[in-house]
Amino acid sequence: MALISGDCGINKIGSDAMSVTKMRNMEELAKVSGISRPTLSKYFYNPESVRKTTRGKIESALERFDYSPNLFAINQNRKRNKTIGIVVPYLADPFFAEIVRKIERCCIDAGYWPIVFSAHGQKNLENDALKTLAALRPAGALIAPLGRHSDIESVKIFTNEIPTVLFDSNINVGSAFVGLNNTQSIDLMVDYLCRTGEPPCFFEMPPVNPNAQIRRKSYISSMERLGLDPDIIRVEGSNWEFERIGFEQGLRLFSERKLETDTILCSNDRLAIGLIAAAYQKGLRVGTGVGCALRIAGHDDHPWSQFTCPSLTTISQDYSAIAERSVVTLFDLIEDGQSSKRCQEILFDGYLVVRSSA
Amino acid sequence: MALISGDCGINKIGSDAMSVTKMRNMEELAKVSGISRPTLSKYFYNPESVRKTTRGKIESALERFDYSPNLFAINQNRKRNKTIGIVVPYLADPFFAEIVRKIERCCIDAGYWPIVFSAHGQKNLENDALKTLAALRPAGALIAPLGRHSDIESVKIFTNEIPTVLFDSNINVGSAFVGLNNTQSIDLMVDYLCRTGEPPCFFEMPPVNPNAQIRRKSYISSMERLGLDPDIIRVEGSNWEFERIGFEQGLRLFSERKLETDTILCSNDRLAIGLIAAAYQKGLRVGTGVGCALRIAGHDDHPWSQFTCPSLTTISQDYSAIAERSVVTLFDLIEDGQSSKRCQEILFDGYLVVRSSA
DNA sequence: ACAATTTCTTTACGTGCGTAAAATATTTCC
DNA sequence: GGAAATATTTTACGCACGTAAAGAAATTGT
Repeated sequence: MALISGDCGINKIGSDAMSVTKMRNMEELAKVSGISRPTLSKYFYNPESVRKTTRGKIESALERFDYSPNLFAINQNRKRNKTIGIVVPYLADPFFAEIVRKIERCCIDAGYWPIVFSAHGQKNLENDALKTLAALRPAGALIAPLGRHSDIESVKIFTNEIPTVLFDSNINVGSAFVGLNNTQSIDLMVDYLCRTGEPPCFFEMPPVNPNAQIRRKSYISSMERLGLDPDIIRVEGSNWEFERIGFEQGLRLFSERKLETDTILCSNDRLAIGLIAAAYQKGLRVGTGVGCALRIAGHDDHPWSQFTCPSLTTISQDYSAIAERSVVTLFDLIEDGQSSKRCQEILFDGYLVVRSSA
Repeated sequence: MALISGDCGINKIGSDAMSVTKMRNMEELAKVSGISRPTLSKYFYNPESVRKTTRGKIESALERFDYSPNLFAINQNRKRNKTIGIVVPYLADPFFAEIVRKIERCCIDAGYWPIVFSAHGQKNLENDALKTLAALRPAGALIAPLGRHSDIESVKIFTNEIPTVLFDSNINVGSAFVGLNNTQSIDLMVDYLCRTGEPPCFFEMPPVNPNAQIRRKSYISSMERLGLDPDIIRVEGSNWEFERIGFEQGLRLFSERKLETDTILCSNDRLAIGLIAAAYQKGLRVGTGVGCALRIAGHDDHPWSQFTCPSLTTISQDYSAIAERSVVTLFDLIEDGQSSKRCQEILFDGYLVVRSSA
């Protein structure tokens, strides 16, 4: 099975990478650079904080000697350390991958050091991540909880110690929440679908988090406001393999031919991706044109929803805005020193992205 | 834009989460538990290493007092610290998300602490990640380099200090590489496509890493071995938005109608996903059945390649095997203390996954 | 050129833990 | 029950840095 080949020949010992000698610690660098250790410490905290001539000396020494401060020692000793923990339920979900990317950038730009943890959809891993993170005594944390499967008590204990902002999924813990206004967004989509064709039924996502519940409820009230009967397709399973669930449930649905409408609103895009695959397999043409049997809409503007066949009509979340606002809120919290104890909820409106599927 | 609502009311101070008092450090825990600090230190390194009665006392104290050792202090002081750095070029790519997940698990099971960095497709971010990682003085590192855009010199310097195993993309640095045997896998696919229909042209991926080159070369030699003319569709751009590239290039391709074959082998699945979307938009039916205008095959067995329309015929990489082998190789390296200096290359065979697209 | 200001050096202590050695306590074995 | 083996405590030092205070040096303004 595995093929092992030898020497790929790239170990020139004594290459230029070796020409700068390695410093073991700041003390050594202080000796060879002629700059005192406290000044070096100050420089590494913020290079602008030392005089220009001194900075020059330090930086020229840095070219001749290989040194970088030990991150563990730094973070152990700083009064306020610069670590920010980020915990997401499922990093293999591009939605989270994207939002984490943006959050990381915000943190780095503000001089913080983000560390990412993924719960991989599992409660015990989320707990592990929280424990590890707490052991890092971070300045703050940004957590998108698993939701229903979260160990609420653990999260609560965590938030008692560390300034925390929740995002994406609100389990009512911590000092702030930043997320999407699901009520508004579902309402928007239901309105659009009703205006342009048959009223939608609602393809539920597994109730893994509060968003699932909120979206279902919003669908019901939107339909009722329009004087229509809600029609919900319930879903089995409670894992995060949404595409698979959408696909399998879709196959069954289309085989049984019990749909009372030609329009399906999915609770999220990943479900819709699976559903579209099922429709394709069953020979059902999805879209709004002539000869289309079905309209399918999603929710979230998943990075790849523009590449489904047909491209997916969905609700867009402003990733950047949510990421930025989460980070700003956290920094406020860190600086205020927990003064604003009341839990605020910051919700962004979603907007409609009309593509070809509905 | 943003909607802020007040108090969501969940701050019951003095809840049971508060009933255990927080220990500031091991010293305090030693006092209240009646166990000496060195013994506690030993316990936290390995609970099995202390006598059962002592363990009992410690664990009962742990229930009454909230304490977890400071990870920064631990890692600063341990001779061999337990950190493993993982660097990938693009975490929002589910291929990397998946393989990172598996690697993380292997590390945790072995008692190590994995820390993940993503270069987000950018050279400077890869360098930053490497710098940060080096500052953590990890026991070892698993790196999937950006490839062509990697700063080879930086990676080389890194590998001089830290035991490193490369995976996925080989830039001939470090002590070992674990990856897929692209030559074998492309050969397998070309064979299959020629056996079942027209010989394929090759839809190149942007030359971001050595895999791109190897796959192209393999395609050429496979075709030549079969006595056929290679036909390569070159691609512009050098970013990691493969779906977009596949889609846009596909639209152009299908408009110009210059294809000399009805079979397209894509250098990776993400490209194929974009290409299928383009074909769909142009009304070209993809697949092997009657009425199909086009066959499209991919490479990598991307987690979602089973949900394309039609589902994607591709080459499967054994994620688990690559992950496990990488980790095992790294642990060998760490324990050997760099003794086996020669650079070994471990390649796994890919296998064919026939679905509906080709 | 002088005082005022800023920056740097020296000195010294703190952080939370690992780790080693010697002394003491506990358990195990016969 | 006593010796041997094992485990724990005590004591002490090390790690790589942050940080504070006091005095020396360099820079600035006039």
